[in-house]
Amino acid sequence: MALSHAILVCLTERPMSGYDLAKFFDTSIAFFWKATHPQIYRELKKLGGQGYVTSAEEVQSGKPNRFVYSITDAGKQALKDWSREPVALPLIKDDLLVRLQAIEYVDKDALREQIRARLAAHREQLGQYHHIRDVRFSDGKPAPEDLGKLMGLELGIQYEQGWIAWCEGVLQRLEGT
Amino acid sequence: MALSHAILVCLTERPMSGYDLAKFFDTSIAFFWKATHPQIYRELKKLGGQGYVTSAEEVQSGKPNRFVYSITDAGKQALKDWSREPVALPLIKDDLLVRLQAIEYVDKDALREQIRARLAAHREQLGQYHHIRDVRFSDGKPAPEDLGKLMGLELGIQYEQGWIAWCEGVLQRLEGT
DNA sequence: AGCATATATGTGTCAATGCACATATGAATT
DNA sequence: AATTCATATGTGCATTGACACATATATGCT
Repeated sequence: MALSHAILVCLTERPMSGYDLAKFFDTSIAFFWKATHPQIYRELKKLGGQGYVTSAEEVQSGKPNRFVYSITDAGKQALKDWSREPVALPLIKDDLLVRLQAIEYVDKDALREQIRARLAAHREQLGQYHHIRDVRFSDGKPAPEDLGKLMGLELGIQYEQGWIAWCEGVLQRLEGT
Repeated sequence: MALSHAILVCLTERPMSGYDLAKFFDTSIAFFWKATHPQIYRELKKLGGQGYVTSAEEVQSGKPNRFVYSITDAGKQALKDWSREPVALPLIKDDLLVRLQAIEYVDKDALREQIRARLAAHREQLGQYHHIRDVRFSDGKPAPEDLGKLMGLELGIQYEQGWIAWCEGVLQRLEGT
């Protein structure tokens, strides 16, 4: 169970509603985890039951009321306990690479198109990372609490650059085959 | 549903039993997908029901009999159909990166230790990839049916090298914090 | 004699995930 | 006037995945 911890991590940044969290998971720092809103709402209730978060109803006019969740001291302790558990190696799990293994059995035109689309997606993602880095970490020395976020961002940048280079090479070698 | 396709891809290489497939998924080319043996056995039965694989019982003395599965023409067609479907962007989904986001709330000694362990794991994996490349693709020009496997391998090598460099940089910056 | 290991195939179960659907409101667009 | 969009929260269901447990046999180790 790691979604619960990912949510707790998000809530260390600031209190958020389920709706906020869903957007946060969609766009922001959480490139390395994803969740749909039903998952998040369910998980928030579970976390509330465990005492790791508290919720406060925020009355709004015009829009439906929000339930804003904050991490509790018990939640922070749970994060620290979790942080001592060993982490698993993430695996790649990519349809594209599976298809490449059976290159003689797939539709090569479709494959080339998929790689081109993938390349575009990685370039787009890289652009987003660069943008975040520029607006958030433009000055040389990040605050200590931001260091981890910067390093995560740097991993993302390197990761996308690696994929981009690989896609370009693959496309060249697939030309005319 | 992609495990079924990953299995079909494996069976294009050679007919295999469930046991073989489980080992294949554990060690060999399938770095980018994983499956446990109960999953594989169940999936094989489903694939048999769909007519995508056929099984032949192989009588063995001493050991239990094996059921060796082969991909059928219908299975090859299913692979081709699947290869035309768009692929999703894989996401990273890494506990370690989640923890980095909340660096002020985690146990830093544990984190450093986890990164060191991760670094060792990536080096180990890189060694395996290099080994496979050397024994299987030592001569310059791979056969057309192996080109995809080589490119997958190259992605794996680049991927591991990227992680290794990142881990080393992170460990340096985390020293003394 | 007992135990671990490798081969080989399964069942049963629960957690995690994903996706469609459901509901409510106000603002902006067509 | 009708539709779409953004805000906001949920339920229900099917699939996927992970993991413990179950069974059977032969070999090799202690």
